[in-house]
Amino acid sequence: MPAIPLDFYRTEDPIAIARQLLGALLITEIEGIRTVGRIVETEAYRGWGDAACHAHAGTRSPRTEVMYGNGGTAYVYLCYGIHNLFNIVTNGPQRADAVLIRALEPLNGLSHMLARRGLQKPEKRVTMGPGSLSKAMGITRDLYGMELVPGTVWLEWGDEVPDGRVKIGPRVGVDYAGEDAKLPWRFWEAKNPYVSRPR
DNA sequence: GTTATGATTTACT
DNA sequence: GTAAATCATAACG
Repeated sequence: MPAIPLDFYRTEDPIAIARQLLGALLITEIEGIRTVGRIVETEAYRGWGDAACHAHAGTRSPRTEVMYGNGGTAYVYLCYGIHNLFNIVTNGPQRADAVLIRALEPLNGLSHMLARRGLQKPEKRVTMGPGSLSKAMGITRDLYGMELVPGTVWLEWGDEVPDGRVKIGPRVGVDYAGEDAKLPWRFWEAKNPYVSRPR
């Protein structure tokens, strides 16, 4: 499978990118361990006009700085003091957009994922949810700002998800964003058991 | 320097 | 169903 070129992440519409990333493969090679997962759930965040985005309305800080850079880099953020959330920065330097990877279907290296999660048997929850999948893939804040090219963390094209199997709905966990919380910027593959449950 | 809070998960009532 | 865990970040003094 070919790696996704950096130019792909630099197009204007993060929502379109979130849709197209469904079915793509996320690959990490960390501490000599290679794991591969198929993306089955994403959310789009937009720097401008989206109150749910950390970098909305031009809010700039050391944490969100990477979103103001060029697309194709990793934005990893520690949430609730426990969970590493993995995002892909999109668009050019003018727009602080990102796509959050919310769920994966394990393909390769499942035994390593289980070990990282402290599980004995394959269970759906290994990669269910943004915090869990990051732990299973070995994603930490060390990846912050990394280019998504073959080496440590990158993406490749996988089986495309036809429109009939793509579900669209409001994002999760962003109630504080008021009206913007209702924007239908969450995409997932229908009937995939690894998609996280809505609250 | 201090303090409030969250792109969540998990366990418990 | 509700709440605790747990710490980097951001806003404030």
